[in-house]
Amino acid sequence: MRLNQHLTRLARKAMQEAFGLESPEPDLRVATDPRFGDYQINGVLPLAKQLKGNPRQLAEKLVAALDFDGACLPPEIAGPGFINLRLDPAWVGQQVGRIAVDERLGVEEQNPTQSIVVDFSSPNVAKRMHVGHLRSTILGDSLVRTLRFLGHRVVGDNHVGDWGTQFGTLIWSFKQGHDAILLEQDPLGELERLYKHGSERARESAEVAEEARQELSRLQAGDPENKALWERFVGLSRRDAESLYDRLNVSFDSWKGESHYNQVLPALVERMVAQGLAREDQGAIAIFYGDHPELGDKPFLVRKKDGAFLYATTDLATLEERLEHYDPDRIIYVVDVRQSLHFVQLFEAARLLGMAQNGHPRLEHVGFGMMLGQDGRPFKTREGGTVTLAALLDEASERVYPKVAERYPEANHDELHRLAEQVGIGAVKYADLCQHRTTDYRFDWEKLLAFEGNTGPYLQYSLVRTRSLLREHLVRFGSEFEPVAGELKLEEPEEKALAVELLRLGDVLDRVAEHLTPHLLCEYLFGLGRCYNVFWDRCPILKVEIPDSVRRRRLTLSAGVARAFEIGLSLLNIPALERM
RNA sequence: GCGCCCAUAGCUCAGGGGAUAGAGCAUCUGCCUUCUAAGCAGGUGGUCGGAGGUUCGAAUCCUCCUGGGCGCGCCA
Repeated sequence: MRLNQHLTRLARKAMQEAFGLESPEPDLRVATDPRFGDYQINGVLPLAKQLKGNPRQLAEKLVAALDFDGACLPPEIAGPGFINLRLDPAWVGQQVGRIAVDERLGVEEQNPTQSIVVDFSSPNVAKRMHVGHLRSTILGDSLVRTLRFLGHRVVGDNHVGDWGTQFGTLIWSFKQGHDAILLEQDPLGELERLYKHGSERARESAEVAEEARQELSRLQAGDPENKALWERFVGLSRRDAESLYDRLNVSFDSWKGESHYNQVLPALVERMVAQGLAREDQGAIAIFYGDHPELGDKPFLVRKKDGAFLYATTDLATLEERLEHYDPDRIIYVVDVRQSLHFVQLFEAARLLGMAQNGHPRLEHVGFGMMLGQDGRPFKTREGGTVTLAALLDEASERVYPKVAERYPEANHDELHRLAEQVGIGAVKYADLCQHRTTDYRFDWEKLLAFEGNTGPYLQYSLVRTRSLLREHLVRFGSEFEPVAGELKLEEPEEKALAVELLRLGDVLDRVAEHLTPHLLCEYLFGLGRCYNVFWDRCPILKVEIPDSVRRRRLTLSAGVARAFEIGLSLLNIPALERM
């Protein structure tokens, strides 16, 4: 079910008939005010000039041609030429009865399906994951899940930063002396310490800097000792990252780091030079964009004067391989918005190279803003250091523990610990996802861990309450409730309003997939929760005096709400709990 | 210097050229002998940074200004 899409199609047909237009835009959307009905058609107004008509008369003409096949009550014309649509409760009851207990809440897979690559998370080797990786990981994971739910063939690729000049420094430092025990106990801590030590020394001494460069060239030349060290660093880093991914319940279909593309880089650059696309300048090789309005003065460096390659080169090689392996319709890069320029350059280079022409595949940079502390400055520890992801999740869990302990006193310590972890991580994820991705977001423990308001815990609780209601039926009536199989005879306005909300999920997910903005799903789920609370307040369910048929209807609606939350939370990858 | 992004209620933020700009939090008033009050109903609170322009219609599009953030060839 795609309610908006369905109504739009019918409205467009009527516009074609009424106005003789080929492909008119009904601009049908959810009504701005409940007094205007459920949906409104705004598309008549812009046509007034084009058709040289009075918008209200045009609206009348359209209304005469509209046929929603029973979905809507007779449309009304309002204001300068809006057409207000009220869904027929009987039709809504029929539709919601069909989808309420459906596994997918009636959201069909897209047809045709697409092949999509999502490039996200991308931690660096020898560095602990920190809050800077959080948004890419959470956003990317949610996008993968949403696109996959819609039926697309999605490859989530972790493009790990496992190659680059820093390894010369790290190897040099390692050889100077390392703490074998620490490397065992806290590998990433020791690697970070070694790197820091090495880069400090290299800054002080040109000799050291030169030695580090030599270690790097030995690594690049395939020196067995350095290669073994590099592999060890990569392995340790991967294990560390995996433990965080386990905690976040995030996984990847592919895990190809930058090093994977090393071998093809020289030939790629040579080819670009031969094609006249790249040329030498001041010793380096760069792609120049001629008189491109935005990039004319911004060359894209693909080889340094010392012969080393850059991430521009790797990204082009990566793109080429993805085209070959996946024949993608979309490639989505979930990377900090500060790298916008890089992606404009990359996508333009891809176009010039013939890798992406006429917008196929769609190359999309899903940029996101920074995580700020309450003071509005970049999020740091009290001492001004980087906050590691592990520490952030630990703190979330610790802060939540007393809250769940207070609310769920029957649970033992282990259960509470598990719950605190799931609520804490869900809260951190939700805080990140519920805001438009391009805006910087202000991290505030009090706000994001609150059990009231637009938060993760609130949504988790909404599902818990719905599930507990369905369980409670068994306790009170001695049997599982039987969902209504066919049409629901919706009587109360709150029942209809809730049912209409349930029919909207498919439209919302389509928009999330189109714009790559999970906050729309968050907004929807929060709105559904509020809608359900109103329903809950006005429409008693388990009370003995409620007739059986009414109870079954309301429980069926509740089951639909539970399903919507289950689907929504799973797409946001926020734990769905049985009780809390 | 050039470029990109941002400025909406006390705070944090939504807002697809369309009707009287919304939500959460905060604050104030009602509502728990009734399925979990983690809630519901309502009130207070706005020159949508400023000035022009386009349009039947602008928070939204264009220009300029102010204030803030970020980026701009050998890191990623």
